[in-house]
Amino acid sequence: MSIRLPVIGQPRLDLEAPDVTEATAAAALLADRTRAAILRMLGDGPHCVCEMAAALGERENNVSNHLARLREAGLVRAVRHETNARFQYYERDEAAVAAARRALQGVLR
Amino acid sequence: MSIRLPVIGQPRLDLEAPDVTEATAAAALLADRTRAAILRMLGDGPHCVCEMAAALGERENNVSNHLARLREAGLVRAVRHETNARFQYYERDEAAVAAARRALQGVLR
DNA sequence: CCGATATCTCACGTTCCGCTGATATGTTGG
DNA sequence: CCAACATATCAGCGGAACGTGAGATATCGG
Repeated sequence: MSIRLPVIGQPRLDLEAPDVTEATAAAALLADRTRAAILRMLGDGPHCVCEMAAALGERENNVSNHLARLREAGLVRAVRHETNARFQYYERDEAAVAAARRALQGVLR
Repeated sequence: MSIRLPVIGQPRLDLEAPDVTEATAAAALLADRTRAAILRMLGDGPHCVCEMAAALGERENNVSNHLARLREAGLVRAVRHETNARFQYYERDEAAVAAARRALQGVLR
């Protein structure tokens, strides 16, 4: 059960820092309860702001704020409802979500 | 290319909030550049604090601070070097890392 | 034993982030 | 047309997080 430690007495200096910019950007978006829940709920299909706000017990402007963050990151898109244009329905951009998932897996793999 | 929007004019009220506590906890740890790079570097094997600090261009007490966060979360373990006990070698807890990966995938899946 | 090394801990200051409240825009229904 | 609704935007506030500096502990080399 013991790990294999280097036998050298001196630390390695050839170790180079990995590029984790994409992963940290994705993680920062997922680090908030509201945004993470939004992304999870949108995984089952599109939802409007008031639906998700009610489910989360959050104010609608707050949810709208978080959706703006996700939209700027390219993870979600907004589409007006066809018959009732008051509702903004949000859907995930599955390609962007997959890229975020790969970036996170690149760190935890 | 158009999404399938609900035909109903009223939003669904039966939508329930998913549990994302594990995912947000994991994401909060990955949201920092230093911690994410540490987890990535430890994926290739154990390293001591000074190695990673040098690779990242960060101070050793700062790296030690982030390692303490990861240790409290159970993602890494500390082991003293056998022949040179000055060095604290850190290794990943692969079971905990896998759990964090699954929690994040549960949101982005 | 003593100085250098490696790591840890923590208080402090600055910065960042999320929530709130107010306001604005657009839409539907009556 | 007007009131209610759905959403968006933003300044401001309070709290959390990050890096720093100082100090402590422990170990190795000479």
